Amino acid sequence: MPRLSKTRKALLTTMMRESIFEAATSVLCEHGVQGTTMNRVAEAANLTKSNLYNYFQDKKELLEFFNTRLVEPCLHATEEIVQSDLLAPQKLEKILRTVWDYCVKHKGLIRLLRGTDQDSEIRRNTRPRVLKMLTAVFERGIQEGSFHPHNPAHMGRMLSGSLSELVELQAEGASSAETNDYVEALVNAVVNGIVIRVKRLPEAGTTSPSASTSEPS
Amino acid sequence: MPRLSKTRKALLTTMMRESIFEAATSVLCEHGVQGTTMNRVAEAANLTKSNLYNYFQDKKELLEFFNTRLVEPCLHATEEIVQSDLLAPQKLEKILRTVWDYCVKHKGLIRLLRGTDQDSEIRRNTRPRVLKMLTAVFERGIQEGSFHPHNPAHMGRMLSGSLSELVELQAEGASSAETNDYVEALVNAVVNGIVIRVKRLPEAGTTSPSASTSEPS
Amino acid sequence: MPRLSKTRKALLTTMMRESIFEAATSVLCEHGVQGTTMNRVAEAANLTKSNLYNYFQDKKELLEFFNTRLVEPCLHATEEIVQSDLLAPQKLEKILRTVWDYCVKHKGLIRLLRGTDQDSEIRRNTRPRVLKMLTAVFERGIQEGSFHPHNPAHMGRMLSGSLSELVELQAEGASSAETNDYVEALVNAVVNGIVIRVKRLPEAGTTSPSASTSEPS
Amino acid sequence: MPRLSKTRKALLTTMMRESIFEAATSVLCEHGVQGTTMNRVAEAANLTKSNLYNYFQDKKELLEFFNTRLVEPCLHATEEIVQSDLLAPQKLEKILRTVWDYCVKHKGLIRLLRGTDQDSEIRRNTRPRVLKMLTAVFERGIQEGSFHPHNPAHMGRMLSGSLSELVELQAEGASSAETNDYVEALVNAVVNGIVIRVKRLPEAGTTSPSASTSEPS
DNA sequence: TATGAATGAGCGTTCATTCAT
DNA sequence: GATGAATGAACGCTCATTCAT
Repeated sequence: MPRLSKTRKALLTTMMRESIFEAATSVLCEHGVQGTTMNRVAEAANLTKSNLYNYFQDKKELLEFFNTRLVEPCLHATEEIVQSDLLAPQKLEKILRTVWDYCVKHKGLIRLLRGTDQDSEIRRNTRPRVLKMLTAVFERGIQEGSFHPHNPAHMGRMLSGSLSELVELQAEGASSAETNDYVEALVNAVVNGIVIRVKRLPEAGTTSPSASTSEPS
Repeated sequence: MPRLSKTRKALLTTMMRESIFEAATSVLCEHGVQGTTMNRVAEAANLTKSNLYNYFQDKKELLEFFNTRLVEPCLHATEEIVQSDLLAPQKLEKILRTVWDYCVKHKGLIRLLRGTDQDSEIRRNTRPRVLKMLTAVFERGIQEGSFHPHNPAHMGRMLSGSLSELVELQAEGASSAETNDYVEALVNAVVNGIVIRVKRLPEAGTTSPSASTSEPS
Repeated sequence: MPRLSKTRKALLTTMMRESIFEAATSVLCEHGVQGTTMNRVAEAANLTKSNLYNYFQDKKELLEFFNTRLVEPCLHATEEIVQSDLLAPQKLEKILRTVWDYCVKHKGLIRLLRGTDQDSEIRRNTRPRVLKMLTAVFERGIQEGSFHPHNPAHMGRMLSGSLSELVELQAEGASSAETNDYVEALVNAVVNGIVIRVKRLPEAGTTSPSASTSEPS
Repeated sequence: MPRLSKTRKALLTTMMRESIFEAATSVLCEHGVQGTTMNRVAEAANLTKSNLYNYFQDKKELLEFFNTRLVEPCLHATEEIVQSDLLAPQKLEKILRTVWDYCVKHKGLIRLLRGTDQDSEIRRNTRPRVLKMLTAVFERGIQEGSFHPHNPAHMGRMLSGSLSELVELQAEGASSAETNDYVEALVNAVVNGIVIRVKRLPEAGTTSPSASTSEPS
């Protein structure tokens, strides 16, 4: 009787997909998106190619699984931050840290967001959402008066680019201390660098770059 | 016979490579890195595929030629700026504008720097040099007192990431006005945002939301 | 234990085969012969693919079952007509109508007789029997003096070909009125011929087929 | 200098296509349309599969070549007959003989017109044209008064079916004498009918087809 | 130097069939 | 008898690369 086995089957299938997903991730890390062939994935998962197709209908579906497992949750978390009622600079900081967390947890995410060739579904879907969110944050920030009134879409891009580098950094095998440090720096640059500092002294024009500068520490 | 033709031969070979390079560039622009097959290049260059192999040993070499023809000069120009005796912030600005100029001139460059799969020679060679240069600039800037004393390698990365977005922006077909605008914004962010503004008012402590965070211990 | 269940088992098996057959028929109708994969049949029969193999050793056997269930009875009925003591022309008419009835009743039969690749068992078995029967009818008809004394095997072929077109016609979705009309026309053609013979002289009995006929109009 | 070689190349290419075509034909005859895979064709032509693709862009093109080489000329010749000013019965006879000639010359034509799975381009294009032509002939014949006034489309179908059998006959390896005999019989059947009509009364001109005919012998 | 022909490895995908339980 | 997982061979097709001339 297929009574209980029905759920069991579903479970096993799920586990297989998971396991394939992991294999695929490792392939992804080793060979990049281009090099992620069904052949290699099957081999990495210790399956025949044909058997692989019992768990993922086609390559598209396999890649989409990366989306739902890696990209989507990260995007989702980020979107929630965007819609929270924090002030823009704080949002930015939180976003940076969140993304960073995700990248630490899922190395695959990195390779995925990087190399992905420009016409892939995943990139086509992800990028605009990221840019949109960041743009929204910057818009809000400018309204709040927290940010210099630059083109918010462009600011979004910049940040997005800097974020990619975080991803890259980690892909290169940086320690988590190092990546953490990067995030700190980025946060600082954003918060101290972009946020409008009030009441700049008129005579500040004279600044000798070296002397009076930063009071960190 | 092969007497004086030796130099002539060298010349002709060079010209052929040049011509092939141009053809390849156009293929690259039209079909992206993935779509740049030897077949298409040969066809675009009005050569037989096999003859193509008389001028470039393999695809790898052909792609590396992009490096020497597109990437290298741009890097070179940038390196000169780095070694000039400008102040760091000005160097940054100049670098940004120079890179932007190159991208405007050579659309192929863009497609190349994007799509290129992450393990390609070209990327492997270019990136470290870019990062190294930017890092140098930031190091110098910190020494000068122009920049917050963050990890300069990280600052380099951030900027590099933002630069990539410039490339992406243009690849998406943005007008030169738009890309120019992006560069402006980036320069502004760098110069006004990252450069330390002096003499912040003591009472500024009370200020903006970010206030408390902004004096990193 | 396997005492009396032996017959029961046989019964169940039979029923299963029946049920699978129906499923297969529907698959056949929907997807054509090419599209009739074991997968689809199993799914349509609400069986696992592997279980399917408990009832039919392989695809070949499954297809042969179509023979015994669809083709065979039709052939059988036809053979009975052939052996009846009707006059040949009437036999022909009756055969045509009988076949037509079968095609109307079992759409699957049609798909089967068409698409079936020419080397399939089913075709290899059916065709000769059909031809044989028709040939017999024509032979008899000639003996009776009902038919022109042509090569009866060839006449059989002609009729068989025309019959195939009936099948095709129905496969194209013709209404039963239309197919009926076709049968009528075919019967008429067989019985009356196609070319109108004008006022043949009573002594026309002598006609060498070629000579006198060729002056129509 | 690619001067003369240009034409030579074209020539060689043409010859290769021809040779492949022959190989494909033999595959077609041996394995049927379904079994005509690129693999087999390549093997039969003593080529690598990849090389095969230098001469035919894809399978579609290869199959279309069958059309242009086998089907089209035959159809063309037939169409010319249809449009000639012969009387309908003579047209029919001529068509039959022409098709027969083609089948004798090109065995491949046969297998092609037979097995071809019902959704293939070639069948989709060919059948309607054949039916249309035959229908036209019958229509004309009825107008002329040469033919009994049956539905001409149906008559076309019948003849088409009978023709297919000619094709089949030859496919089974019949001698040309035998096939010739078939054609004779078919022509005769068409022209004289099958059933012998006895001593039709002179006033039988009024015959409603059904009535008077039914007294054979 | 230049050509056209050829090749081999690999791609994503399908499907009949088998095997352990 | 029934299941789910697995397999191997084949499919149509692409591409970088080589070879004889």
